[in-house]
Parts: sequence; structure tokens; C-alpha cells
Amino acid sequence: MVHIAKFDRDTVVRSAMALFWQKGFGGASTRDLQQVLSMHPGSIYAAFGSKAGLYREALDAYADGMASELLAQVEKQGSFVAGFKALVRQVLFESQAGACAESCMLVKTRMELDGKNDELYEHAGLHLQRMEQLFTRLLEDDRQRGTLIESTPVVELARYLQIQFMGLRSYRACGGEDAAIEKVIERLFAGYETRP
Amino acid sequence: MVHIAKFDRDTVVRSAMALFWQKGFGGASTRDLQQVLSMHPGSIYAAFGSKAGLYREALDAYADGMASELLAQVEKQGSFVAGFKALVRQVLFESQAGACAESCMLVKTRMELDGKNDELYEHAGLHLQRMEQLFTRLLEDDRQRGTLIESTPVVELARYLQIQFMGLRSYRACGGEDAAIEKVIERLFAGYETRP
DNA sequence: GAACATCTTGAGCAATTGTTCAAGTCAAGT
DNA sequence: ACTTGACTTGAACAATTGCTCAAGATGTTC
Repeated sequence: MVHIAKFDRDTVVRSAMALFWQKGFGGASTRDLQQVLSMHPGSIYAAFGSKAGLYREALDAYADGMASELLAQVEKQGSFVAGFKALVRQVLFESQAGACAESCMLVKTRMELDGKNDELYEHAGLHLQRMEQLFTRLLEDDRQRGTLIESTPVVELARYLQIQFMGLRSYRACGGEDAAIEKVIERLFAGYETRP
Repeated sequence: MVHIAKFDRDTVVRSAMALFWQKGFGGASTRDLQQVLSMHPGSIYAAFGSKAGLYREALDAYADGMASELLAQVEKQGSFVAGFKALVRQVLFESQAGACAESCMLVKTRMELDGKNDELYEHAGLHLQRMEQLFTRLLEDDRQRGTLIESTPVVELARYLQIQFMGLRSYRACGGEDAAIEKVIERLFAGYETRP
């Protein structure tokens, strides 16, 4: 190794993620990427192989980021359900500076790439499954800790929450207002609240 | 009028809708459209002005179709809540021949065209709003007929159902299985069921 | 059947796309 | 200082994009 890469891979992937998240896979051109990443085509292709390869890493970065934000909130709030609720609020209301944070990048990917790029389509699906499994695991913890009021199997509950989150984010992307969404959040979590 | 157009406008728009719904606005090329519509570029542009113009009409056709399917189900089931539930099942489980019927075309449009085509973006949002207003109106009917068990304001209830539908369709598009979804549907409508 | 208005045809435009590659640049090892 | 080899550069590629337009076809009207 004689001449190490100048760019920081994580930073580059995160920037690419931001662009892909906003514009979609097809919507973000390689020229756009070159500008945002401050890299020339040769470097990008040397590092990631293809546009799809870069997108794949962006997807990973997105999923990792969401998972660790969730874990941080769970830690802070003391239970999964409370932490998840906080995450939902964070994602829906604190989407910084008009970013497209409302809609889930994994869902967006599934919608856009259905029948167009099997590899990325499946990869996004895999991350979604893993996310649901994480929900399940954390709900299990809640139950064992005795902080979960609800007798429904955790697998079903995880699925339910996943669907709620997707619904809220879609609705938000379709112009739903803060106050209206806030009311629905309260309604959704009624009966699943933890006890202190 | 000396030489009337050969093609049937409604048929053409419906075909275009099917392609756009599946591939998205950017994903469907004008060549794809030419093939599916059996029309040459000149004819398409003479009739619809632009790709966006055709997409706009496809969006209208989609919204009209969904609304009339809903009304048909409401008529058949005798109440809005029951009819809506039937529509949800129909959309989620009877998406014919691997079509991408799972995800809502209006939501897909909002996700894809955010910041790219304001006119279509807004137009899709408008249809979504109108859909929710239709929900509200039909819920009002339910309440007056006395078939609605629930004291929540109809506006909130309409919003809630819209979000549930979006969530379920997204989840479906992300690979959710029939049995799992069926269970969630039952859970979601618990307490909102009509009485006979 | 000639004149007419309208629709259809398809070659083709300029722009953009994802990707490649030969030439250049740079710092570490000798 | 100089070879070395990974990294950067950016011009250029073939393919595809949305769209145009002049030429041709068509059926109605007089």
C-alpha cells in the first residue's frame, strides 16, 4: 500500500446515503454523486464497483443508523415501547432542514426497485426483516423486565409496530400535519404503554 | 373534426396507469409507454402534451378507480367500516398477477417526485386529501345510521384509517405474508366494527 | 374527387445516463 | 533520487432519455 485513499469511507457513504435517500436510486445521477461526494467517477468506481454497490453500502449505513438511534432511545427511556415512541416522534417531527427523513429509505427502495434491481430490492427487504427481529428481541426484554402491559405475542406486536411506523411515515410524506399525527401516535400506543 | 383519434382515451390512460404504477414516473421511459400503449411518440405528445401530462391523467384514473371500488364495497357490505375493511383485504390479497398493487400509487408518487416535479407531487397530495375527505363523509353516514361503535370524531377516525391502510400496503410491499397481515387487520379494526 | 383538417408515423435531436480507461499524481520503500 | 504501485483525474464511450417535426395517411365535406 503506497498511496492510501484520501477520502474517509464512512463520510462518503453517509453523504451518498443522504442523496440516495432524498432522490432515490434512479433519481440520483452519477454526476450528482460526484458533486456531493467531491469524487471523480474513477475513484467512485474504484471504491464501490458500481452505483448499485454504493447504494448497497448507503442502505447498510441507513439501517445501522436507525438501529443505533433506536437503541439509544431505548436506553434513555428505560423500555423499548417508550424508546420506540420517542424514536417515532424524533423521526416524524425532527426531520432536520426539510430533508426527506419522513419516509423510510428501505421502504422507498422496495417501492422503487421492485422488478428493476433484485439484489438491492432483496437487500432492503433483509434489513427490514432484521429491524423487525430487533423489535421482537427488545419487546422480549420489556416483557421479562415486566414493563410491558400486553399479552400479545411479541412477534405480532413487533409486526404491529413496524406497520404503524410505516403508516405514520407515509402519511407524513403525504403532507400530514404535526398536530394530527401527534393525536394518532397517542391513539396507536394506547394500551401498549409500559408501566414504570 | 375530420379524422377522429383511433385510440380510446380511457383505455390508453388505464394502460399508462398500470405501467406508471409499476415502474414509477422516472422508471417508465417514453419507449416503454409507446410499446404498452401501441402509440407513437407524436400521437402521445399530441394527446397528452408531455410525459407528465399523461402521468397526471393516470393519477386521476387511479384515484377515481380506488374511490369507486371503495363505494362499491361500502354498498355491498352495508357500512363504511365494513366496506373499507373489505377493500383493504381486496387490495392486499387480490393484487392480480404479481402486479404492484400493494403500494398506493399516490404515496409512491409523493415519495418519488418530492422536489422533482412539484405539479405532480401536489396533485397526488390533493387526491390523497380528497380520499381522506371521502372517508370522513362515509364515516359520518355510518354514525348517522348508527352503525358505528366509536365516539372519536370522524375526522380523526378517517385519518387513522388512512394511516392504517398506508402502513399495511407498505408492509405488504416489503414482503409481509398473508397470515401475518390478516392478524394485524383484525387487530386494527377491533373496536371500530359496525353493529348490524 | 378535390380540398381540407386532423391524426399517425418514425427518423432524429440534444441532453443525460452509467461506466471505462489511459494518463497523471503522489507518498512510501529502497 | 528513483522506482513502485495504489490513487486521482477527466475526457470520452455507447446507450438511453424526453421530445420534436416534417411528411404521410385518413376520412369527412363540398
